[in-house]
Amino acid sequence: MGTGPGPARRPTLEQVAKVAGVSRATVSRVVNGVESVDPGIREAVERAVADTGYVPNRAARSLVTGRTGTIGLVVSEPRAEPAGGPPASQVYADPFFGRIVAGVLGELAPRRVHPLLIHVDSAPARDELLARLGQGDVDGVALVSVWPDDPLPRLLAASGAPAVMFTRPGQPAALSYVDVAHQQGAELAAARLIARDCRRVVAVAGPADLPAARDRMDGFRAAMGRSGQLSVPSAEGAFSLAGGQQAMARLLAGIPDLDGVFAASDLMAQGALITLADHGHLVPGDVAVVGFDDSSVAIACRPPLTTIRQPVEEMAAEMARLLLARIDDPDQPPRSVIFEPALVVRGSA
Amino acid sequence: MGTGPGPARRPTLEQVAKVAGVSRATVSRVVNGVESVDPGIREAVERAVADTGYVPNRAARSLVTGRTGTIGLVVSEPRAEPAGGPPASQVYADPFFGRIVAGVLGELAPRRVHPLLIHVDSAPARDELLARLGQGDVDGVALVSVWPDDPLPRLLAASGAPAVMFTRPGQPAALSYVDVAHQQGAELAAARLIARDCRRVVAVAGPADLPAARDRMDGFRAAMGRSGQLSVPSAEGAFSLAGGQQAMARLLAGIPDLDGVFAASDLMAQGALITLADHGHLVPGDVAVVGFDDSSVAIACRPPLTTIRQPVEEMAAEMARLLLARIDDPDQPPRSVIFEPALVVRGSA
DNA sequence: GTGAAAGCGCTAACAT
DNA sequence: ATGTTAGCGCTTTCAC
Repeated sequence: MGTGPGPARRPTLEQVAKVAGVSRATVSRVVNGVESVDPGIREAVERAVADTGYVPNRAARSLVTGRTGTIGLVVSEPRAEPAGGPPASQVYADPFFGRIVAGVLGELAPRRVHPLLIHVDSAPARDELLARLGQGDVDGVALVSVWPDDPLPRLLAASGAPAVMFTRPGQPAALSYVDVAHQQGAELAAARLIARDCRRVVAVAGPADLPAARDRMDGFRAAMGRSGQLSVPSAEGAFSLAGGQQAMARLLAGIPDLDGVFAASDLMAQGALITLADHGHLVPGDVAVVGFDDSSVAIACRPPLTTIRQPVEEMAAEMARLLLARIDDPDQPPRSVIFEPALVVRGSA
Repeated sequence: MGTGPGPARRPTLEQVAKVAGVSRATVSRVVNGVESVDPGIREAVERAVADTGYVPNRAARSLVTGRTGTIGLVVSEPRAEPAGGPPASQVYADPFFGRIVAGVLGELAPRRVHPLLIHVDSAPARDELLARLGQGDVDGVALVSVWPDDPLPRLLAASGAPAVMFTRPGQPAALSYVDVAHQQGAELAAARLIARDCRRVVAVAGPADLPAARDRMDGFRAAMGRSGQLSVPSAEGAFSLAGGQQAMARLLAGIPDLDGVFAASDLMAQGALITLADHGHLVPGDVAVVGFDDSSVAIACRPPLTTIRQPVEEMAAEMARLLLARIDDPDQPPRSVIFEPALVVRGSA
């Protein structure tokens, strides 16, 4: 058939109304599923819609409703290079990001709302986001921040616009968020190491300024303390393979006969595994290793990583639900949902 | 200060005009950077804009301009579970996805256009996308398809709307796309293996229905043939760790003394490495392994993976540029940009 | 160079 | 239950 020649502008409500022999308002009602429409008329309109291939214009609709059916999925991080550089960051390469996207999408897609990907790495970008939000360009914001001192959570809270976070904000802010019980997860890791009779346990810690990293260490230390190992030597590193490698190397230098390792992330655990192997230590024979996350790298490790599972997809889905609820009723108070971690036993401990 | 009490509706052009003592049209001109405005007036308007905190309403603007400043970043894949299930797929977990996002974002952000994430896994979802596109809800589409028989490329091409793809479409379609020279990359891999004096080389192939996988195999076979090894035993698997493991196991069963492996992706190479280690083969001593992609897993492998680098971020950036160009001038003919792969030597070969 | 006025396509009172 | 009407906030001729 084809769309016919020329510019072929899309049919409007007006045209459909003409074809169906009714008013614009009636077509609008049918399209929006308003009940009080005569079945006969409704059918006629539906036919006209089908015949004309009518599709509502979102811009026009949101101009009047003030809703867009779009939320902002915001990734906030401090700008790496002081000079504005084009390629975006490391964050997107982290398997975490994909899992969050998948979880959010799963919840959003059925409701026909789509996330607008927004990268914020500077004050102007922050202002633009706030502007878009204030002006109704997106209905709300789901924030993933990898920056402990990020001012964005508070700014969002202050703006009063619907906003939720993945992970507790670095600085307290009146925002809903989802998170995992980090301490509890760390306790599971400690219990596993203890059950394996490890006596000289160390920790490969994440950046101390990240709440998640701190919580994991606190929980781990507390649990080890309760079991008799009052001091847990630790080395800090970035949440990355290299970070894990280096921290592990430092630990090994000080305590050559260590026999248990808790790493604050799977990526770090993978790095630790590599360093251990390089130094001739057998895992789990000589030393047991427990990670955190249960990310995709866990099964790629040799041996496969025993780790603490974080239900990222479910958490992201819940974050989406919290946001949607907040959009429907903006006066709802902030709410946080904390998920339970679980021990996943594989080969490394 | 605060925004004041109550609903606090955003200021409109009208209000700014009143404050500046000019007409809406003039404010509009200033806001849109039209040259022909008296410097004095312009300054007054700019002050008024700043004072009122005016931000243009996108919906209103795009209602009249027909532009949204938004593109669709579409991930298309066949629905995994026949029954509509909530959580989205595997695709997002692949490091590839994040790299594409980073590349696209890097190009788009400076131009203040943001990608709307759209997941398409069914005919209705496809229809909705086409509808949104036709009606101008997004200015164009960047498509990442992981489905050889995907009808979407052709539908997009037929719709006439601006659309570009990452990777050549599975079935020919009049669409711009970016890709890497798969065959050339495979030749690089072959050359490396040959240079290392491998005599019994095998291939861990990706799904034969994917053009990329096929191209890589074709290129590899051709290059090996030119060097004297006329037949290259191969085993097919999914583009995943498990796929690589299994394919490698099958190969090893048939040819226990193989001494060179070309894997069609880094993830598969990682799997192959695991299987080789399990069978007691030393890499690169007993057998040399070359991967493809240079993804983040390459450096996590033991030994680190020698691989063929695919400049994914740059490719994604170019895809974004192609799309933007096409949006600016819809009559441009489709164009493809093929990137050069490069050999990255690490420990595995 | 600037303003007046006409819509873009839609929804939501209000009237009928 | 349906139609009429008045905008939502903006850009864009068209006069001046």
